[in-house]
Amino acid sequence: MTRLATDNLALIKSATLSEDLAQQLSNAIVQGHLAQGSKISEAELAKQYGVSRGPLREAIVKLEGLGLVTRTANVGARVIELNLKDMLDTFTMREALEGMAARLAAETMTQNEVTRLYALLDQHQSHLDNNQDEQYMQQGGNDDFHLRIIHASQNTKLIRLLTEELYAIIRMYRRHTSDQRSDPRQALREHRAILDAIANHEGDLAELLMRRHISRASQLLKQAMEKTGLASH
Amino acid sequence: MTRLATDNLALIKSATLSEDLAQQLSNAIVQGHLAQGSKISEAELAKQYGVSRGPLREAIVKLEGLGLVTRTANVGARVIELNLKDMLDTFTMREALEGMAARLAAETMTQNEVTRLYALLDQHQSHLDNNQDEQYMQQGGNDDFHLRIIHASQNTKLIRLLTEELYAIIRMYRRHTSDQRSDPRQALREHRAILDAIANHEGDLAELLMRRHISRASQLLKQAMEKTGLASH
DNA sequence: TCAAGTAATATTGTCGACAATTTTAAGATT
DNA sequence: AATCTTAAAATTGTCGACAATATTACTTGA
Repeated sequence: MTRLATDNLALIKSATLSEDLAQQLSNAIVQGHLAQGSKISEAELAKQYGVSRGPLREAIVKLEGLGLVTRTANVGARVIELNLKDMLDTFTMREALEGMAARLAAETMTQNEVTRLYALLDQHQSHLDNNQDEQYMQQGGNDDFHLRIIHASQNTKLIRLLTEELYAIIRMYRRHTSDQRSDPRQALREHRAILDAIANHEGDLAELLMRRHISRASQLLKQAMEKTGLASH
Repeated sequence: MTRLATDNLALIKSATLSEDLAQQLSNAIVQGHLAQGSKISEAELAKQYGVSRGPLREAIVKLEGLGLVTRTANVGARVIELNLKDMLDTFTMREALEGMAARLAAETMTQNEVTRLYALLDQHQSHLDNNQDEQYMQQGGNDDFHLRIIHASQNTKLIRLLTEELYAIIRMYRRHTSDQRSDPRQALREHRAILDAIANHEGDLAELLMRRHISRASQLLKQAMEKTGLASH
């Protein structure tokens, strides 16, 4: 097997080139190495990754399906452009879907899993108290809790849509606006309230609280975007 | 009924072969010309449609993104298999998303559009009273109302997901179970109640009623599937 | 007869070349 | 100088061929 590709590609090593490329490009977009709105040149990227245009095109089509790029016939693909309306639309969908996930979790989550989630929140609490690793809490920590709830829904399609599509885009918005204005302690309080509702099997309440929680996050992001000037579009 | 493949292709004529193929294949799957679970042979289909494997593969990748086929590396693509769990998962998502759409519609729908929707329901009513065109009411008519609500949400991402992905799969389930047990008069009553809530700008109520409406449809489909024996999987 | 191994076949994955279209550059006309 | 034409270049779309992998058919040995 030839290892002529760039170092990046050698690390992943999946069954097919096109899968690897899709993963690579997705990461590059979410992490901002491919800027929003920038053109995706097939020839250029193919040379860069050391592959032919065939699998690269397949990867691009996949990314279009994930909503990370837009394609126009005979013109090409571009990374999506971030704007306020799309962000709000995305969060509205997230609100509906993750609210439903919280409801389902409240109906089916086992006592064992509930206990483990409380432990996770305690861990977040101590992180905050010790003022350590603040960046983790801001981003990964928050997502950890949400992802656990989402998976607890046991709804395969819901899980896939939220984790593989929406969260990628949400992370783009968060990174791009360098969203520092969220209050992690407030978020943690809301997480506890949601988990309490789930532990008590109160589906209605869990959904309501999850929705409010996400709606607040959306409003904060909106303010951040308006100050960043990204709201124009 | 089944026209020769090449003729169909000539009729559509989009900018790119791969787009046409994706459309053709999507229709073939939803209408059952490609049976659930059946293998999608690249060589065979390419010959059948008179194109090379390149654009055909692109179309297949698109269909995978739409959730109509599943692909495994080095093995190939198959039309998705219908089963009870996936149906229920899909309808749960639909419940969350279309409930949200009804809420949004209640907030923003203009008086003009409300009037037009009442007219549509009156039309459905007379169709039922005259016992004509029952098939239309059963399928297209019902969808007409839902699609209008969905578009009224003005949430681009919500609209795309529901109309381009979920509804295709929902139609597959309906067709496959030859879902005759739904009561169109009951459905029409529920549509009226939903529209009343929207007309009064009662978002909470509109969402609640839409959810119940979809939940009922889901339960009916479930019963139909259990009698059809499709529930086994 | 069955199982395991192996060769033959078929199918998918990848590549490079050509065709069609768009974008850029240059030139002509006013 | 600005605008419209036209030619050149670059980019995407499509094709056929080959490589890699999976599936089938066959053989062998117990």
